Amino acid sequence: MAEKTDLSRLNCSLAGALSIVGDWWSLLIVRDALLGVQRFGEFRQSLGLARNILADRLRRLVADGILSREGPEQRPLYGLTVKGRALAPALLALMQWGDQWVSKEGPPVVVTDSGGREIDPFTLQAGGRQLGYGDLRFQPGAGCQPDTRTFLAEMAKRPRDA
Amino acid sequence: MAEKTDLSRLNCSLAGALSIVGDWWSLLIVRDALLGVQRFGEFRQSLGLARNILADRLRRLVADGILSREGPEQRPLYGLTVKGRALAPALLALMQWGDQWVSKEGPPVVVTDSGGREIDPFTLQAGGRQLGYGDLRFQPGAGCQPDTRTFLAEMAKRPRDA
DNA sequence: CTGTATCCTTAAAGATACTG
DNA sequence: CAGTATCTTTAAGGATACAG
Repeated sequence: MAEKTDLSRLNCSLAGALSIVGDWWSLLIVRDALLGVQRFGEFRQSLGLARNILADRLRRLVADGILSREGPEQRPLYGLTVKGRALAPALLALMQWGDQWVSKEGPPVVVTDSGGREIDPFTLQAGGRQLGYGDLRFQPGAGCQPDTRTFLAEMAKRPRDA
Repeated sequence: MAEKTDLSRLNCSLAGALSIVGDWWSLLIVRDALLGVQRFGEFRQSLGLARNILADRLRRLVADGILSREGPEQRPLYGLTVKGRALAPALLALMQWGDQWVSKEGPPVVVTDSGGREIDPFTLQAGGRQLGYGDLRFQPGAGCQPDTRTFLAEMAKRPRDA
């Protein structure tokens, strides 16, 4: 979207993820796919976006290995790949946040397991132990650039609240 | 971003969440805030975006109750509110996905607890029990519109794999 | 039904100069 | 330092007609 800055150059996995599914439609398409939507027309009806935009997004998602495109060339079925399904936690975490902090009249959709039990809210844990926000620490990883490294070191010095 | 369609009309908590933090920069700003970034100039240096854009995003995030703006009017400190911190799971889930499926040379940043233990990968659970992708079900919730309800019912009939 | 091709409008983002 | 004001560029998205 008027993307002058290439997010992928930001040395960050979040930016990497956003550069793939960070636009307005991609995650909603994945959500639909998770629901069971498979056809071009169904996505279109569900999301109400223009044909060319949907075509572009589907092409991109297939190219990025998030969707598969199978069946007759003229009437293909789209489905989530393993990589695409792996987006489920991020997607549902975002939904949970929306449920709790944005939706006014109760959640429009409740996500459950096959027995009807609601999906547990995602929480921060490490080694099985529950974490508070103030326990979070950011360390340089294997792919860390020098400037990011000094940046992290600088930030790590700051006192953390809560 | 050329947002012709108002996402908030899509009866979905995901769309609701995306209409607030679904643009290219907002989540990255929240990430920086999570890291400890507090000042206008620091955000600017870290993200490399234009002044006016940053000002706009900060204003929006404050208006949406995600960031607080405190301290001297001329040199304010920005910090995450409770609502803002609540984005951490979604944000980290997205980072984890990026780490696993996008980053090439190892994660640039590793998130740990104060003891240095890595944050556990987010997984689907219900009632404490681990779930597979195929166990997910979507049910109409309290705020569900009639058309969404029929749509969900239609999709629920489909066979689910994996 | 599933796209492609084309045109058009809008607005998001960048750059820069300026102000308190 | 933390913005605001203004200008320009560019691209994303919508609409529609058409094709396989």
